[in-house]
Amino acid sequence: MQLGTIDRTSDRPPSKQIADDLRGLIQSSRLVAGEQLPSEAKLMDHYGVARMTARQALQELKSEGLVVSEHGRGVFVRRTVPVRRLASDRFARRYRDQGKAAFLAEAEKSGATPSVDSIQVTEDYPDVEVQQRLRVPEDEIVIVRSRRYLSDGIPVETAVSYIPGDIGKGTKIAEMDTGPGGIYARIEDAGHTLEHFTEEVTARMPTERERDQLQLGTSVPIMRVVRTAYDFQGRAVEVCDTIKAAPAFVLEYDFPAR
Amino acid sequence: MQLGTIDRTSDRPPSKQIADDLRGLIQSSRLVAGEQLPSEAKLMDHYGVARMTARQALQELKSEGLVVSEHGRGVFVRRTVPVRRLASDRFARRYRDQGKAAFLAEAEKSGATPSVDSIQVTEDYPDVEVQQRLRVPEDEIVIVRSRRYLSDGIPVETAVSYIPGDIGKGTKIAEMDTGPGGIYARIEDAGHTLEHFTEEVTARMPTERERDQLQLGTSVPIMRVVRTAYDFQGRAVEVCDTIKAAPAFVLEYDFPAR
DNA sequence: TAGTGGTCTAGACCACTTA
DNA sequence: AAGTGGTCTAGACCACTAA
Repeated sequence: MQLGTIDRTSDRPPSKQIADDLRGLIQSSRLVAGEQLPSEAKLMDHYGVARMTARQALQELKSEGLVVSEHGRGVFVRRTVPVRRLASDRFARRYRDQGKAAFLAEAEKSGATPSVDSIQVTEDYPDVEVQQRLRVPEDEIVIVRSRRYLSDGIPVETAVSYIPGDIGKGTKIAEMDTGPGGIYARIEDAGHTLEHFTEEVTARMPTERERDQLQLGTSVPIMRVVRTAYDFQGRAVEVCDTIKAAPAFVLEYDFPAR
Repeated sequence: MQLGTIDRTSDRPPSKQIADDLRGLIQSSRLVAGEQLPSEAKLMDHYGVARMTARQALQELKSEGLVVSEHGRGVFVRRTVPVRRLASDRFARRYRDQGKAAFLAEAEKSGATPSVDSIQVTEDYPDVEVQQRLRVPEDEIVIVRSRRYLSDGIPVETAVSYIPGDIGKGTKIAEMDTGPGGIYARIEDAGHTLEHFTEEVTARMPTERERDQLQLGTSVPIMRVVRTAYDFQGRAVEVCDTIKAAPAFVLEYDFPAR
């Protein structure tokens, strides 16, 4: 571990100089993911500063999401998950025709090993947001499918799909295993040929529950993508609400200038 | 201002209790947007704590993005910015034909008062990322236009555009004021009719510089949207790298099922 | 000039983890 | 028991803002 020194004559405060120093070690990979940073005591000793100064440097790195602290253990460089590029053609029919659900088809391209767990299928009344998107009345039952996606064993995304009961009831959509091609293949089997999707993208800090589900450290934001699928009659046939660990994704969209 | 009291026998640390107290005042609207919080000195006095304890309470609220501090003035409840929905048709030609740049055209729809500042126009060699996107050699000069967008006076987005020198030099693209319809109108004037755009969306915590420019609290994430514009020959004619305060935006995309 | 937040020092006690 | 981070105290000097 080669720590630098601080310049007491500089305008930049010592705590920021220490943060810069440590950030440099991380960004140049001299400190790699999962590795432990020098303890507060070592930083005090090496740089000749008070404890609060060392802590402030670490606080800055935490707020940037570069490191995570574990009480009683130490401060560690955040383990990064493989970045996944999601192109807007990932729901193209050619993938479904190959019997692949979108997440799995997309994962193969990136070379990561995908998996799914925590699958739950229930039927329930929709909340207001889903009602509006699906344009169904509040007393109409919808099928709720939730699951968690992992990439190389690391949780990266949770997803909850809502499908109107009249489309999904009595089909494989209401079962755990939807069969080849996933939900969208089954919706098309039911006579609702898909025409287009809309996606709404927002980003924010995770709730505590989301932090648990995606095993996020403090200061790791999430992206929320809410997709609505429409059939050729213009009817909304599915709403899919996904929460993605932001550092793990790049979303790609292509649209005409018109 | 009715501040509560802290319970020294509680497990919850005093700093968190103070934060809870202040948070309650904000969420119940007894402290409204833009209003000043009690100073550190007043908090010390009222709760009977040391300065660092009061500061830590304020730090927590800052990290939640609820308040912003202004050196020498005070700590204030964060002014919330109106949420802006950005549809992917916001670059449609019909808006340019009306003489409106995208940001301004879109702002009008949402009822907010838009403005632009910090406009800088320079010429420079592109960095690697821009080179690859524009597919220009590293020794080719590009025009670099940076600016900051505000909504009702609150900074919400910074943008840097890169235009190949052979397209922009000697045109209004290289001047501060690009004229009606903005950059895209001038690019089309130069014979490069726009055909489509791609956008790459990522989200992360802001750098220190970005925090300053967008006046973000310490734990407010940003969305980065990098758009590339292509003309009918398939040539990349502009790359626009934008940093948006995440809480202020909803991005909307529409794409076919194909 | 007074009041504000920004940074720093030098201690202290506590809670958690690991051995 | 030793080492780690979490929290707190009681001061200090500085930089910025507004009257």
